[in-house]
Amino acid sequence: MAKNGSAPTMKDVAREAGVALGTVSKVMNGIPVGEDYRRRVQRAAEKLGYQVNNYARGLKTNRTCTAALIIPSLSHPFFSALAHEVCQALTARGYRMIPFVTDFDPQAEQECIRMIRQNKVDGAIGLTYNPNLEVDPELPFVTIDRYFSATVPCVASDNFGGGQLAAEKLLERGCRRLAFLRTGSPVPGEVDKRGDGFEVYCRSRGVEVESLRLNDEDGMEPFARFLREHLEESRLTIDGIFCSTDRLAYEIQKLLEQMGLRVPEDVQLIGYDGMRKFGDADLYCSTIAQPVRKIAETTVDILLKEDRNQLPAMVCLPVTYLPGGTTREPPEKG
Amino acid sequence: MAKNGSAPTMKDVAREAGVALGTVSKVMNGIPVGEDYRRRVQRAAEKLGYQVNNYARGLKTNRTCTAALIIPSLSHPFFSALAHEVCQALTARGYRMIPFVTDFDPQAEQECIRMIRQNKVDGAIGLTYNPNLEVDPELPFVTIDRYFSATVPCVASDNFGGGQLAAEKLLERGCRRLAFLRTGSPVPGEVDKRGDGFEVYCRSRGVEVESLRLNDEDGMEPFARFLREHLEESRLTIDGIFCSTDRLAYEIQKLLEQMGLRVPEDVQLIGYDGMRKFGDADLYCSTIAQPVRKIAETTVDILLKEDRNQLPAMVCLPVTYLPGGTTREPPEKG
DNA sequence: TTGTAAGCGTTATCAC
DNA sequence: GTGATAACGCTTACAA
Repeated sequence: MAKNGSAPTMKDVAREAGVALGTVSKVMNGIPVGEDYRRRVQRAAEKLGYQVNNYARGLKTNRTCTAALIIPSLSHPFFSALAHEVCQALTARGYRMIPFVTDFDPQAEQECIRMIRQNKVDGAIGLTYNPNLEVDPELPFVTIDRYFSATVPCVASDNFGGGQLAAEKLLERGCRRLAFLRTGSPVPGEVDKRGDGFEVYCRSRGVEVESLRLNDEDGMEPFARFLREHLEESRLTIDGIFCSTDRLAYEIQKLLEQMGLRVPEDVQLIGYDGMRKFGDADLYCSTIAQPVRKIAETTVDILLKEDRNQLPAMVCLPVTYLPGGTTREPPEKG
Repeated sequence: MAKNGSAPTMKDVAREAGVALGTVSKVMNGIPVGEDYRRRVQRAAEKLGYQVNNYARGLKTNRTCTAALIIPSLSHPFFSALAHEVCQALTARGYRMIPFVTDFDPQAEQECIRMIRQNKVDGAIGLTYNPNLEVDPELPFVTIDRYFSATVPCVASDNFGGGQLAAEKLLERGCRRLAFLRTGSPVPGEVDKRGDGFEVYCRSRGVEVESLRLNDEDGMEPFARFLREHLEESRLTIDGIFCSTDRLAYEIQKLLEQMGLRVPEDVQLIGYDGMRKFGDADLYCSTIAQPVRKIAETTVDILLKEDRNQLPAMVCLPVTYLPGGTTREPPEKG
């Protein structure tokens, strides 16, 4: 038995198996050892219910098999989906995840960095909005959806391409006057590329496009005003809208319906993210879906890459268009 | 500076401050020490950017300030809301959270227990569906929504009371023939109390009530059949339905509308959970809302309670009714 | 191949 | 109040 109520140690296992301490360590780490010894150790470990003490191991090896995830929230759909996938990807690679939630507070984000240092994680993944976050250059760090510099790898969905795709789909479905509507963090970044791609595609086709790029703090009122201004004889002069997120598309749809306009008959709407009701039920709207799992896995792979010298500065992952009821789908896909 | 690239240790701080190692330790732990020494140590620590090594500390003290959360998923709305609140509650108390996601797999749940032992957490919170999970009796363990035994505290919303409340609200709103519909884990448990409370309330008022209690694996078809069977001359013989989750209410509403019935004009619907679209926007339906934050905080408080001798076996937290468009609300609240 | 022993960075127990 | 010193449980040279 273990010494006294507390968990058994390698010493206990060694005594039980009648081998030396080092031998037990080797067995636990898969280092070759005489078959006979291996069996003895395994039996003893099983009998005592022995588990390696990760804290002792971490202290010795300076590797903790733990990664931090800095994230604004665990309860918003996109963030929770990402946290879920990152957690799974890390688990599959023998790592644990410690989430640090920042609640969108730049100061909290910086504080996380401090806590992370104390927690001796092997790396960190950041979904942050602090434009001048200072991270320890020693710590492997990968960002999602936020480009810092060439030295910090960033993984994101192909926002620019997604914007183009949205424009393409709206035009295919008969729209002639388009608009891009944006909310989100005031920090200029990946989200804006969605609009850029959208506008570029429209212009290249000679299609009129307007943009209204706001921040979360501006609320919905400016959008309502924008829509009212485009109302002529109770018809909207715009017939296709691309919103920077599904959330915004949802709110815009409500606004439109309040104004007596029908979606998708009068106006077609495409969002971005690919969020689903209850996490896995229906889409909220037609959307450009982010490859959340792929983003998580790519991020984790980069984070855990052995050779930290040639890391990619930026990885863009392909998005897909998903019809969700706010666009008029052609009978035959074209 | 620290020795050589790697992080500074207490030794470095002691040398820098010109004090003994033990003194640094005391300062870092808030143990009284001469004011002059304290300042010297603090300055040295700041200068070197020193951070306590949690692994060394954990090894020594056997306390890790870490708790595990065993949860089926991080991406389903209810679970992610809970994970979010548990994380926040732990953080506020100086703890970190390590999530272990089980994907509803009983075997994975058992595997988590093993990993948790290895990770030397100070306690664990379980949202599990393995009816015979074996947890280390040494490990402080609290369950959410799942009663094991008197020795394992369980925190849940007042499911029975919530069922009664749902019945009360439907009757107040003019319903005369009610039904309770259930999906979820096949393990009988807290969820069933929702229906029990509902039925008890109805019976005590002499109101007719039917129940259809199924599991997730049964799918939606039995519910569709149930509804069709209650159709008489294209009117439903039931005018109020309580669903065991918001998710089910959402699906039932779709079914009803496919059948040409209007919600809430023809049938009123109440769900359970209080989930919101996009995590914080509109409700999906009228609902009995769980006090998610309160559940998380209560759970964490019990988990971290010093005196582990008189723990409550079961804590039920009060729920609230929230109108969400699937009930006919009276002009004046009454 | 196996056993031995020196730390990893802390905390805690003592003499001072 | 302060400062050596011995653990904590493990890994890893290195000696056997």
